[in-house]
Amino acid sequence: MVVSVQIAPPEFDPLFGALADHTRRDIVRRAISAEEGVLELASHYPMSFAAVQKHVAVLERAGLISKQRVGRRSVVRTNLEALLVARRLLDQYEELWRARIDRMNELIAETDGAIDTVETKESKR
Amino acid sequence: MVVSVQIAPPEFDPLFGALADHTRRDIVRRAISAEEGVLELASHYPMSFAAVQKHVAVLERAGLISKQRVGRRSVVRTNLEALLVARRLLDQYEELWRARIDRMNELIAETDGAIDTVETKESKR
DNA sequence: CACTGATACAACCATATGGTTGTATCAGAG
DNA sequence: CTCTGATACAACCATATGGTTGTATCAGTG
Repeated sequence: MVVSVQIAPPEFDPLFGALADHTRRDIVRRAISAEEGVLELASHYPMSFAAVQKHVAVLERAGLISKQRVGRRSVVRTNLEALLVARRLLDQYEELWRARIDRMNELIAETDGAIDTVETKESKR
Repeated sequence: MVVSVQIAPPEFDPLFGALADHTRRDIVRRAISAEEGVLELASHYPMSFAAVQKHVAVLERAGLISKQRVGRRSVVRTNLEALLVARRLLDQYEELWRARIDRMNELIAETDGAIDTVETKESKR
């Protein structure tokens, strides 16, 4: 049975787009274990506070992080679910790959014990 | 023991960047199971041949696909390894997440059966 | 060789992206 | 209320990106 997969709808664009920048990936990593405000986050990178703020906004739009007001700071924390969504897509690709290998093996097995495949082809002309 | 992970080096930028476009993701998907030339690929999308060609080039630079000359066509085929590289990074994030949960549970367990943590703190002043 | 299918690549354009600085808002501390 | 730490957001700039059209190369076919 084929696993007809729904792939590549545009919803994934912002998700992978957000992950396509090393600063943003590092923010995601930090926000997994730490509980830092935007200002604290910004201190780790060689760019302005506003730039980091924009990266955080991109990540937030992609659903990869969410901000929560804690006192005067807004704490950034990573959203596991979004990471899993991305991973699942890659898993599906891998699954497709395996399926293709399986199909190829089947073909080889068939052709292997049945030379009449060729005969059929030849009897056609 | 902490699993000090090396994350977010810039090498991943083109990889995720390539995946951040639905047309390109669809090309990757198609190139997993089919063996199409660039022209055949292009026929699936509502854009010029040259545009698809550029997408293919982006994917190639990211290592996600490779082209192989077959007769006059250049057949596009997906590179599983690159997909796995991307997936492994997401796996590491997930691992970090689990590690954090574990640490939190440990903390809770400690605080739970040991009120002397507070006592120590108070005996300090 | 001439022809043509398939690809490659350059030039160009509009918009998106990643960075900057400057100003405005918002929530606690005094 | 005032002051200030922390954040938000607008305006701007340079470069990257995704698309176009046009031209050049490259490999088989007749």
